[in-house]
Amino acid sequence: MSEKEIITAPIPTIRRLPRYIHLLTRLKRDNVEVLSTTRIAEELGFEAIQVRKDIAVTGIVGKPKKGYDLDELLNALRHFLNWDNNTDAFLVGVGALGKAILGYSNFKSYGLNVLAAFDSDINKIGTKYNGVEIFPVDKLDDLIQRLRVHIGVITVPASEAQFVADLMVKGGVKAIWNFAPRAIKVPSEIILENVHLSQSLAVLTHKLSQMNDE
Amino acid sequence: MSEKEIITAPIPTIRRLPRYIHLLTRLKRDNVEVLSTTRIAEELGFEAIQVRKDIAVTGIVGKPKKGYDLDELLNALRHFLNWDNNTDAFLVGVGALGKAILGYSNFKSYGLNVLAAFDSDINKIGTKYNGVEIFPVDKLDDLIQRLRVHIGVITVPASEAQFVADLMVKGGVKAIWNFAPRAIKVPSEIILENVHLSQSLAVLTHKLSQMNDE
DNA sequence: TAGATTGTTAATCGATTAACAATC
DNA sequence: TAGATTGTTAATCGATTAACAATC
Repeated sequence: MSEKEIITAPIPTIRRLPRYIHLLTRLKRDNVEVLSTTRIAEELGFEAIQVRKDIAVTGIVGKPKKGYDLDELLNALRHFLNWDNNTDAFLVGVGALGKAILGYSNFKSYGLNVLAAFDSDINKIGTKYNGVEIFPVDKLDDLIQRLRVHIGVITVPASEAQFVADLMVKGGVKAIWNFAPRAIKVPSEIILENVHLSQSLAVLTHKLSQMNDE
Repeated sequence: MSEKEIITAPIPTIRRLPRYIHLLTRLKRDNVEVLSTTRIAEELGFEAIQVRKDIAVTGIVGKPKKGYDLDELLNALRHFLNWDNNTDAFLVGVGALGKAILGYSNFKSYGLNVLAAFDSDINKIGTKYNGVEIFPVDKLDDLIQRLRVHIGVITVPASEAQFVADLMVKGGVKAIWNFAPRAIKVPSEIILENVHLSQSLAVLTHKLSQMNDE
């Protein structure tokens, strides 16, 4: 076959990559220039072989006996996640959750550029939070379309989540990052990532009850 | 061997259980009394066999041809996660993120009882947010010990996360739910669940960049 | 050179999916 | 009864871990 081979990294690997980026960013400040998977594994409590496999998905090559060039590895990791490009995003719902996300200024280094926020509360319209201006929700789909915004972040209450998602899809976003505690339905071509606190809490409470049983 | 067999559910299964609980809670309101895994799978977009396997971890039995008794299944699921018991928790860091979590009133139905919150900002001490009183952080470990609080929720900035975690461990919590964007270290007997937004964002941005490549 | 580390191929482990007898 | 559904055992799939030759 002549088509370019599609390399699909396992989702668990992709979820670990930010850990490496965080570590390398810190080590870079300490002027580390080369480091081995053994060292990375030690720092993060992983197995070296897993680190090696994870890094392999970026296609970067290291130097036997030495390890990887830190800058090169960091760039490769950030490129793999597209964190070396800024992608425009809109955030909808400037309540406590939305403010928490907007306040999370690290997003720039994660390649996310929150262009504007939206809310249905008339008192918030026209004000700014953390430098981001707040617009009325009924402008949402039109502005997504005109500014060709690719990512929509949903931080509204559960009851509004589907309504907002539909507006985002109508406007033409390619991906939705949903923080509302409600499952939403979107067409299959839209990338949907949910952050459901209950999933994480379930693991915690179940483990805790098992521990108490012993 | 005479010891009781230890049944360990897969983590992916545990993370799906809240979805079932949410669905059953909704269907209960519609007066549904019995339902099959086929139906559950349809509603959630899962495969029926997966639902059947997931439900099996609770040990509940259904009725061939009919399905499961809704109340019985709901109770079994909530019991499995220990969501039918209230576990006391302290939350530390009443910034935007902490307020978002405190505002998430669903926690009671998730078996979490946030007894008190803590902050280092002297202006917040003594005030309440969403009915939860705010105490100074230097009271944290003492109060954890005296009230035998089992869960600590960390919503402070990254730079304070390890300090707060250490205080929690000193006080004697059994589990930590960490929302700070920083890896923290705790003794191995402490249950640690991290909610790292960067993990979820990594999956989203990587998929998005792959889509753009096509 | 000797030995640490990479990169690749193989083995293992665990979760998901399939198959099917038992049941009402 | 016929057929839908459960519950269990087996097969498949995918991720992790192990093994080891190649390299500097």
